[in-house]
Amino acid sequence: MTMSAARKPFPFREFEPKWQARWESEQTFRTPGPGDAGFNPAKPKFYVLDMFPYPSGTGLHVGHPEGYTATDIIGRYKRMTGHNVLHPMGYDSFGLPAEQYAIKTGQHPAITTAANIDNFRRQLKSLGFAYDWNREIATTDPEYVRWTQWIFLQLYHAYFCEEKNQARPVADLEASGWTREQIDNVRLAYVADTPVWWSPDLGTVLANEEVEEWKAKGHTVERRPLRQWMLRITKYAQRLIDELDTLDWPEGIKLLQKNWIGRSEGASVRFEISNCNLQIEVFTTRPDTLFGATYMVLAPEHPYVPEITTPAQQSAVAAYQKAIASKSDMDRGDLNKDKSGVFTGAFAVNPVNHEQIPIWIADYVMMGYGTGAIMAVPAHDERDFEFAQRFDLPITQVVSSNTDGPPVPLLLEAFSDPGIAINSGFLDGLPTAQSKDRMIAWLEANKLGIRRIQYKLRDWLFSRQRYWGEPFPIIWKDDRHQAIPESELPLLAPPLEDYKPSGTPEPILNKAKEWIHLPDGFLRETNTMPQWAGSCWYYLRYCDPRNTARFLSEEAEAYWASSSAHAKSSPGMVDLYVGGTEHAVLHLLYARFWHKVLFDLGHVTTPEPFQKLVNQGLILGEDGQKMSKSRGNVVNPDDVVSEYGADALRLYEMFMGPLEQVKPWQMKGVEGVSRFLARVWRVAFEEHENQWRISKKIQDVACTDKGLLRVVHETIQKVGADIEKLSFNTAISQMMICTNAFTQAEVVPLREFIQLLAVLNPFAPHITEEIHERVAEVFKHPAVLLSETTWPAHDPLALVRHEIELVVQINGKLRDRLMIAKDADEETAKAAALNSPKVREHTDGKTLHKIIFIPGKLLNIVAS
RNA sequence: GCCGCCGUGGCGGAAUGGUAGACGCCACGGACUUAAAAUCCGUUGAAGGGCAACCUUCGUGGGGGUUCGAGUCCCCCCGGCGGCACCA
Repeated sequence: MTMSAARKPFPFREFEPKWQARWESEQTFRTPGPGDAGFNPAKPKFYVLDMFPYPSGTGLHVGHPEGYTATDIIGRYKRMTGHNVLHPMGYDSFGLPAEQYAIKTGQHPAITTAANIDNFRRQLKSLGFAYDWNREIATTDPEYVRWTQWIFLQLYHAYFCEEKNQARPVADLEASGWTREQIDNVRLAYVADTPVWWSPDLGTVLANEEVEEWKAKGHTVERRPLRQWMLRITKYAQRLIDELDTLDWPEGIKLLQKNWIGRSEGASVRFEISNCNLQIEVFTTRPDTLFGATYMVLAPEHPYVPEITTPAQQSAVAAYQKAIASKSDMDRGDLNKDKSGVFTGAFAVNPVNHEQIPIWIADYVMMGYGTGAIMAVPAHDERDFEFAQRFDLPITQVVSSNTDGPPVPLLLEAFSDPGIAINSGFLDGLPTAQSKDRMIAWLEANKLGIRRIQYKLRDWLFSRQRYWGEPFPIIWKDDRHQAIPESELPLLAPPLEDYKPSGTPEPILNKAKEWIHLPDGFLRETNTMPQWAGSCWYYLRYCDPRNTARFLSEEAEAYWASSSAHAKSSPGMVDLYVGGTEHAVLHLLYARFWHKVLFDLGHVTTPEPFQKLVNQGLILGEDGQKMSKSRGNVVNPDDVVSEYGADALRLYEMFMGPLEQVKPWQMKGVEGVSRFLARVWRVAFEEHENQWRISKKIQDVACTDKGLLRVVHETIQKVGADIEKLSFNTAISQMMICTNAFTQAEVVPLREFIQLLAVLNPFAPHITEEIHERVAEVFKHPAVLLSETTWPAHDPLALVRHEIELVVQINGKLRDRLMIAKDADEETAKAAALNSPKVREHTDGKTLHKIIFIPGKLLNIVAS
């Protein structure tokens, strides 16, 4: 026998493809929904979702099967426990790489995308996932694009009604006499001239959220004012924060979203400018420090800067503005220790004490947040303090850290904690919280300011200048936009010969002259949507993927959004969503936003898309480093499948450690689980002249071995409980224990062995089906699929123990273990313990102070 | 700087406040074999003691604390990973 033959202890190469083919031909995992043949509305639904992959040219990496196996195990388990399980797969197939490949080769992105999808599908199928492949979708499918564009039009035709705190159709506004312009100013999808991040070498603008990612890949980005499509996500900021509380998500992810949305409470305050009719509004979270505002700073790009700058300061201001404009934002961020700025020569009036305060410009104030202007309170803000020190501006303390007694002077650093107001007129003596309220009340009474809540979140820059994305279903005439009729959807981009970026911010579709020009002087919008568009709603389409009349039917939506058996009323549609943390603030925020708009407009019945979210941990290379081509530590799942089989790969990825944890790959570990599967195989079969034949130990008899029976039932119980907890590694170790018990048993009772196969089936579906089939044949059992059997019930009687091991501690230290009756009372346990020589050794001559008795478990004697 | 996550054998990891190290890997020993591989059976936290079954002490990043009892709870510190980063 050769070494390589010895390494293949069970014939997975034959049976894995065989079972995959059979599941496919028998449609084992077809999921009937409302309207489908075989749909049973009485069954509770369970919707378990993977983050669908971008079908890159390099295929799956081992990170993909980690989450996919986890959801597959849960999906299969839920099927076996009587649920109608929706567990679909698809492809997020728009995106830059296909287009960049097209630039290199001239091949249309649709061709490379289709080839990549075929490869992904092959790889996914080789892992035996129980997807309903009839529901497969790709975001680039014309029928999918149609409904992505349709949803965009819902946004376009809606505005955010502040009174109702929800989206409403703009038709309501038309009915109440709003003008075209007024309506265009409130649409959820709108056009704005705004400074955006534009990348000359990518030939597109990027969302704020994307900039860092592309810069890390070596692309350049610069700030440009451009006319772009925006989505008014900021209107949902508060709901996006508040409704996180209703979701079963990791706290860390909730926090990331909250911080990203960045709510702060404070006031907006108006400052008059001396010798000029302008007023400047600032936002502050510390209105209580207004008496300490000794200067003001505007962002260098602030529109008032040219108007207020005095002639003497003009050249200095212009030079500074120019220097800032040429700085990339990275430089601007890096320089945050060294404050820079220029005096404009102008003065503002502090509204509360009427002092003249100088107005500066500085790059530590951002145009994009608040009003692009601040009141500087150097005594109580670190940045203002630094700036004031650098430019010798006055510092006035207005908050004392000393809550009783005389104010503590400060000199060396800003004091930004809450304290007691001082030097602040009518605020003196008030603690910060009250002092804020008092100041806001004063500002409002004097019409100088107003209470305000400010968010960091900006509206979502939704247009790109790329080719491989959904075109906007919008046409233009006379600088006015309008929607194309729904009957014209999907609107597909025309083929191009040249996909190269032009080096200008012009959309690439501008090259398609014939496509752009429409009768009557209409022109098509030539921007395209970002890749996020497709991933914002794919979980909805899976529910009814072939519907040509609606993005999903009301019936399908109602059923798949209904609360599942164990979540009584869940605001989220998907019961379990598994994917990486990298989408914490992008996809997961965008999808929630779209879902809420669709909810407001009555198209879906839940306010949230994803009820429970789990982030799988990154799989590192064997060297403990992030897998990367350059490090040469990448593991290809195809290689693992061909060497050890799909079941071994699945099982290994689940056995590595907790799903959510970051963990390194170890090829030896794959061998370990492969050995485990071989042990299960050899419980059933023994090798005889190069053939596997049924083991004589397997007998169709009642299990008389109480110990074995107990292990089997413990395993049934623990594996089920562990799957519910997503604790797959511990479930597997229990099945190893059970298998070891079978290996050592004289007789393997058939019924119990099949129970082990059943609980192992969701983890290792191929080998368990194969063993089950072969064994069933020998014992003339009906040839049913294990995947279609029900989850075995554990027998509580089999778990009963009559005697337990009582742990005896003295002063918390383990001193003895005694076998006593399971339900022995304290007196009996105490007598037994005090009778033990080992215990006596430590208690003799000592006084017993106390006995702690945990029935069935432990006795602790406190003695000295 | 701020926020979050995490520190347990040689390694991956297990442990409702109650026997630390389950299960697996590695290593070592034995059986089978002409031999090796595979397989099966065992040993395997550290230090010390005993002919032996075993026994003792130490031990979950470090230091304090709460508790009859702490890997687990609280406070402080150190180290690693991830996110945000002049957000007024």
